[in-house]
Amino acid sequence: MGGGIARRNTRQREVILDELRRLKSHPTAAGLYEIVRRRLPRISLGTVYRNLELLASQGVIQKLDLGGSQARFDGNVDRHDHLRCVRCGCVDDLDVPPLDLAGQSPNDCSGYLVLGYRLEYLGICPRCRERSDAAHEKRKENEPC
Amino acid sequence: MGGGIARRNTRQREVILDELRRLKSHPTAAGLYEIVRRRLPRISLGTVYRNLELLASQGVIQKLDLGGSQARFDGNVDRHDHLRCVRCGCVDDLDVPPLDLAGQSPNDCSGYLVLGYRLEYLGICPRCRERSDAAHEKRKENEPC
DNA sequence: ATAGTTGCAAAGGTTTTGCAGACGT
DNA sequence: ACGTCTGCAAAACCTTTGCAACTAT
Repeated sequence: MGGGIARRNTRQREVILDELRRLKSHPTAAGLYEIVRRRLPRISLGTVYRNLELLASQGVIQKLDLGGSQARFDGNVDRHDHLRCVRCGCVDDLDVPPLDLAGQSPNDCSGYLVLGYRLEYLGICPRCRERSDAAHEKRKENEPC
Repeated sequence: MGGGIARRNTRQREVILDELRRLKSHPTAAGLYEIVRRRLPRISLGTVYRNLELLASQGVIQKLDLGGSQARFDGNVDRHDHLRCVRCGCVDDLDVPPLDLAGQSPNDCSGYLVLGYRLEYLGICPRCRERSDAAHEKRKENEPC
């Protein structure tokens, strides 16, 4: 399934997909690059971007274009929603069945043809909650968890 | 309400806010810059960014950090959801009362302190729908409506 | 053999920032 | 007068792209 373009199994692509699937978090391209680098020290960031884009276009992974300046990637392609920490920017899965908003999408959509929706909960992640007990507002925001 | 920092009423800030409120669409900083420039030809893009950021931090306007590479801004601070065109990127208001998801936010949030949510419907805007009748896929995507 | 892929580096697009001068209060 | 704000330009940041060498098929 997905784009019918020929695809080679390079070691880089294999490791990128493997590491992304292994992670329960949803790394940015740069974050995944650092992780993949431990196994392939000579890989380039451009290669990571190219493969993530390709895998996403084939539906093998999901690109999460949520709020924040960086895109994030998810090895789980099942329909599910996310929790995003407004303090550090990290993203976690929401472990409840997604609401069925598809059926609720109203007719009055200003003439739009509605294809889907994106739901994202915002909050403070457990790691940041712990931190704020000790040093409230002392740390730089958007520090990775 | 909002940050208690002293604030001057400059002509630039006044025009930026006035034009943003006048628009029913939700322009990007660059888009609003072009509009404001008609009234203040010497204004700089940096000033537009600085004022939008400041007004948003004071709660006077809303920064819509939705998907897409550019942030968008909304003069309407009431809680409401949005429709985004996946083809051209434009954003419109959803003219129905927002769902009350706050009450539905589940307890199992992986330890998150949930503060809110963001709901965005994705689809094809009426302008792009018309276009695609005539020239399907002929035009460059992400062309502004 | 050949076309997809890589690493590198440069370019691209959006947003932020440093600075000296201008301006609102 | 004071501190905020502006215009300008450079920098920062994330992502994409051109190219020659490499490699999976």
